[in-house]
Amino acid sequence: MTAPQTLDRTLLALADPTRRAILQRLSSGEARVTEVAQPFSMSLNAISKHILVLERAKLVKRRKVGREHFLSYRSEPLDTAAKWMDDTRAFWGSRLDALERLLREEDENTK
Amino acid sequence: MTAPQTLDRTLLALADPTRRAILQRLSSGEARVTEVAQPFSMSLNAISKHILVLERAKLVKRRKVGREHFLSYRSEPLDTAAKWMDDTRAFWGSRLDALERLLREEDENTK
DNA sequence: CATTCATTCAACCATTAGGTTGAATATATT
DNA sequence: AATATATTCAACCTAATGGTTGAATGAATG
Repeated sequence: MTAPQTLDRTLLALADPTRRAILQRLSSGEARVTEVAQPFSMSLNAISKHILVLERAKLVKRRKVGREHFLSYRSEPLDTAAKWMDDTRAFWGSRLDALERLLREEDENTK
Repeated sequence: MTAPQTLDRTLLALADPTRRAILQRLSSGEARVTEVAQPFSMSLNAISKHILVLERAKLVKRRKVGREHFLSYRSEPLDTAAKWMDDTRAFWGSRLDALERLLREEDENTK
């Protein structure tokens, strides 16, 4: 049983292009904060905050070695969110389809 | 080619339990604003704002008939987001797996 | 035509998001 | 010990969220 806010945090974290770009970078392997921040035109501090949001959503794990913080991508929240989306989509979709079929049948009957 | 902010808006709209509940309600068919707001303990105005967010993300369509606004669920943004998630997940996942395999092989070689 | 009903608009409030700059902390390096 | 490096913390700004209440609009009804 996943906490109710877990999905909220995951989706919120993903709803930002900078954070998605950070994750993409990390998907090819660990990197330090400075390395992650390097390609962006915003301040290191701004990136540090984005990383916090990703950590809160458990999409990023931090491993400290001396003064360096190594960040890595965790796939689990995205797996969970994808599952939620597929399940939900199937459920909502099928209900709508059923309704549409019903309406079309009624329409047939009134011809 | 979907606009870059489309995914942002979709994920942001979905990152809220109230809005997800509204969508669930609408997934079983059209409803008016008041009907949608009825089960919630917050004000009608608050719900009206949530609906605006959903409309901006194109997850909800509005059909006005006289003074009544009929709201309906649109599945397309969720389909698109789900596709993005699956594609991304496969891509990020496989790259990570490949890296892990590589590291494990190296580990084997140093035995 | 006055009233009720459905909905939004406007103003306000508190919190969060996303960014900045500057100082603090802690670890490496010389 | 002094300095450079990696990172966060703190304070601040502006804009957006998520909520409130009260007034305005617009359509249906007595």
